[in-house]
Amino acid sequence: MRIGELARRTGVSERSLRYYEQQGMLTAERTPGGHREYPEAAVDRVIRIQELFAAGLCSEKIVQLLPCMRDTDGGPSARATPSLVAELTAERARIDRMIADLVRSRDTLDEVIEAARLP
Amino acid sequence: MRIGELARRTGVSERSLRYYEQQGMLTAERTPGGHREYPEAAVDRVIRIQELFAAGLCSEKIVQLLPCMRDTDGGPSARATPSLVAELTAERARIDRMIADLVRSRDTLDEVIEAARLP
DNA sequence: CTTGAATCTGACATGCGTGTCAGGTTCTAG
DNA sequence: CTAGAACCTGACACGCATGTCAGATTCAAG
Repeated sequence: MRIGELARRTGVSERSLRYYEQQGMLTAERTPGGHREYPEAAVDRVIRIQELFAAGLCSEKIVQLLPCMRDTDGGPSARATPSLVAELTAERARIDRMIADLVRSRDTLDEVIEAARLP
Repeated sequence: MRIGELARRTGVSERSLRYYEQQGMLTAERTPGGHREYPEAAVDRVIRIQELFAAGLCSEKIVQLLPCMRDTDGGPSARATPSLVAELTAERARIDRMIADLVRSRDTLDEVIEAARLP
């Protein structure tokens, strides 16, 4: 599929998709004229990338991480090195803290919303 | 307490504390010479602000939200207006989605970490 | 062919909380 | 009184994914 359709199906802008490619997170075949041609699996991959961004990982980490992931089209093509594992473990801890923060904030909002609904 | 101690106790930089005040999220008494003097409750408040930032709320929303919160020193001093409630409800939904994303990303990391630990 | 939609590259702009620096004033311990 | 730590204001810079624009090229339908 081409970039427009991929953008529509993932909800990610074309601009961002080109950026992902530039950073090495996403690859695409090219038509003779130079237009990008994506495989079906690109949809899942883009969604994963978005999720990892939302989790606070930077492009560089994602680039390292992606080849170690079980993708839609087959198993992982690489194994995480020990130092990468260490970094990912730290990221994991950060994500845990982030979730805890989010839950607290959600509770805060609930309290305010509830207080406004009553008397 | 003064700004240095508040910064130390919350882990938030002095720069940010001044910024919070500028945005109307935090107030401080002043010494005759112009130095900021914070009440004890400022510690909790700053931590709350940080959590809300982490949850993706912008200063403006936080400014509206804070007076409706049950603070350490007493009950809420304001009630959320219907339109604010609507916005907060939307924020709450966004936070829910964010949490779901984070859990997925954490699972992804776990998978990669685990795959590297095994044979 | 033609024509309009889609895509290409490259460059500059934006948000927004935070870092940082400069130059000056205030506080506090000795 | 004095020295040094702490604080003040104001201004500029950054990160970094994303928005946006310009000008050119390619694709696909008539």
